[in-house]
Amino acid sequence: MDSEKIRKQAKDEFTEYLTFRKHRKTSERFAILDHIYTIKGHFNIDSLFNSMLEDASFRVSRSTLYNTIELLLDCGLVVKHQFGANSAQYERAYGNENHDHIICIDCGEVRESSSNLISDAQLKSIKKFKVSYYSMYIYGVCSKCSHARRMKLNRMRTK
Amino acid sequence: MDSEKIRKQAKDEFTEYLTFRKHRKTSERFAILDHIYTIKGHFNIDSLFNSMLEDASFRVSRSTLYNTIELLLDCGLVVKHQFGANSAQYERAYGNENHDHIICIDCGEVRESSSNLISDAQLKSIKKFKVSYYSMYIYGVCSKCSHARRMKLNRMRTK
DNA sequence: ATGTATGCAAACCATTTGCAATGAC
DNA sequence: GTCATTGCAAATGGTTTGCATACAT
Repeated sequence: MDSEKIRKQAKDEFTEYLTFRKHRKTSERFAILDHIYTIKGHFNIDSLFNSMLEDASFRVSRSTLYNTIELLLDCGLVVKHQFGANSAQYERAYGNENHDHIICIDCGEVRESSSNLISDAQLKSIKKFKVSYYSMYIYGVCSKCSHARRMKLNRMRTK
Repeated sequence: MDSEKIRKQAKDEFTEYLTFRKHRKTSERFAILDHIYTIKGHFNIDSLFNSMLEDASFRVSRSTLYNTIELLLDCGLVVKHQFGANSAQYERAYGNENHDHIICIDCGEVRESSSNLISDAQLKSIKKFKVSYYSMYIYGVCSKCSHARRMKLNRMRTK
């Protein structure tokens, strides 16, 4: 399978990064990376903690998760999102190409959109800045909440 | 001045919103809106609290700031941003048209870009969703940090 | 007069920090 | 053997909540 190859590639990059930066190659770090690369969508520290325990019977402390994620962000293997005030969401950088997010300001639901609204050429045009990734957040009201909101307003008006 | 007109417009919209939703028109609410519409760039709850106290000698509790901002977000007069893990940043919705942000992942500096990368037509094409605003976040390394990072790596390599 | 809005203090919760024990080098 | 890393527990800090008081309706 192709995802196998991506995991191997990610591990190699991480190894190189750790060596270059003179960080230690611990089993925790590789287990975390490997597990992250089995997750398809978004995850947060808590869901990562739980899924590692359940799926892989591997227990790492939350502190170590935070530490390791920091390294993975730094070397570009993981991307971080901050939707609203909730806990930070992460996703692997390879094998998850689309970075457009459609967020409902009422219910908080995050829908991903594959239609990339931005071209690479546009990103390259930014001066004095080395772009590593971008996130597009489109806020609004989803059809479900739009409906609920109409109902509520109707009730208020006729009260 | 034109900003005078914008403030008036914002106040009228807020009044209409409060009336329609049957919320009370308190002096705090109008003072907060009015003050926000004197701020040009980003602000957070803390800076808003302080600047209201200093510039307008008006003291509102942080609770009320949070409550009122919630209303202003709901009626679209204020826009909220969440850059990294820091406190939420806000900005007024009118008289601040550009919503592209260039964020340095090293030092956290946020630069605003006036070149709108997205067209309105592209946003309208999203199905089953009523777009109220969007935010473009471009993460990467600014020239200052890019330089600092190179220096640091050089030191590590030759240690 | 009624009940929403305000302001204080306490609670909350994701994340960070301090520190002793562990284990990579 | 040394010192970075781990994991626990405690601290932090922005935001939310509970509740008594104030005030818009």
